Amino acid sequence: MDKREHLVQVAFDIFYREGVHAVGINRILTESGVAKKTLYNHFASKDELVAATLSYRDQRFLNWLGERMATGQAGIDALKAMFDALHDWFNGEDAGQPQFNGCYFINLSAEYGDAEHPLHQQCSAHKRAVQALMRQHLSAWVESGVLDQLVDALAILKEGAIVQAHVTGDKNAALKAWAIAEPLLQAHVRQKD
Amino acid sequence: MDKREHLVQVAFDIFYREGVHAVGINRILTESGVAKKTLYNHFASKDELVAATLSYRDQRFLNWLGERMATGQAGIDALKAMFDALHDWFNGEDAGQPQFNGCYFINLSAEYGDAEHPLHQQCSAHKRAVQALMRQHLSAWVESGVLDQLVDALAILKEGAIVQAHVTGDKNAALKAWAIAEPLLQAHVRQKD
DNA sequence: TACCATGGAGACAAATCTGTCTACTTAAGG
DNA sequence: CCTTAAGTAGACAGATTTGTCTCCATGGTA
Repeated sequence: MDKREHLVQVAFDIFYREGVHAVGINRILTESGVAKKTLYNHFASKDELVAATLSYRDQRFLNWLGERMATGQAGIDALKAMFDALHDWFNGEDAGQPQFNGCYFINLSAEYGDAEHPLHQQCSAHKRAVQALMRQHLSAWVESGVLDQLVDALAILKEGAIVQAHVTGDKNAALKAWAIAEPLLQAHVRQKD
Repeated sequence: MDKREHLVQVAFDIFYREGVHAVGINRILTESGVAKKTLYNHFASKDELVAATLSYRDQRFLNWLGERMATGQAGIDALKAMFDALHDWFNGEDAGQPQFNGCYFINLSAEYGDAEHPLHQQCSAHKRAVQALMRQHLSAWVESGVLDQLVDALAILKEGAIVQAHVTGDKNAALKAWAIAEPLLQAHVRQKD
């Protein structure tokens, strides 16, 4: 078994549920059954472990979302699939996602508020990657002149839904966001050549 | 001078910039020049001080937003004024707001993720209050059947804009959000009797 | 068999955390 | 003038923080 991978998984679970600053290294060690020596053998500091959990989550989330968007759907349907996926995540109906506790990257941006901080920038990079995924699914189906606008709009709606679901507990936020997004997209569907 | 008030102001400034768990009580004491005894004379614990900063920010933010929405505007224009206010906040162009570092309530919800936690619920209550303010400005101007939908939509757009501005640094997010919100509102303006 | 890398368990250092408590000062009001 | 309340300054306790280091066990490989 890969100790490093195990450590990252356990650390992510705990950091995601309870926050980074609220949890000490020792919690992760006892909960993972790994020795402190081993942790500091793989990571130079707690921050490096946190960075690893961000990479781990980044990869897993993009894979998950990519798959949910790709299942037989094309174009605008893929975007609907994205909001459906968010809905399932909020409501604990997708086994591929942990108990919903907001977005890990938004949460970490809150704890590392300084935009210059490496961890904050890692969060920013993740959001850009998700936007790239949306753009990729949209680019062939909408007029290219409005592509950037639509991706920005979808990003705002997606982040807003996540925050609403987490802070106010509105578990239908993803559906509400899609209700706004859909007509926006429909209005700019490219005429099929 | 009111020691309690001063303490809350300084604590809010620091907690907002750096996060709650990342800052110790002693930082607030030295930076405010107040004795530890005095702090614990006013507040039973750090959590109570945090709760006070939430109340303080809740009041200040609602006052600020309410004023920006009320200046001569009516109906839908008041909502445009809201997004303009957010834009100024993001870009440091409103002296009534601190250096933008995201939404204090979203940030605290990230640090206190458990929905049952009193501080989390205080954040949730703030968001409901802001929605009530939006509803109040809208209720006379749109068809009553779609009022709830519109308020939900505006809330999602507002939170989405804040998160985008903070995490990815897109300081124009408020304008983009308004570009989505405006046609939604226009479509449901009540016929003037 | 001998060697060496890896990890387990945890003591330890040095700093920092929250919260309590003592001793002293200051100011207001009867 | 005397009493009382409130604040200052900071020592202190006890827990917890990150990170280092030691000692020992285990397991694969030359």
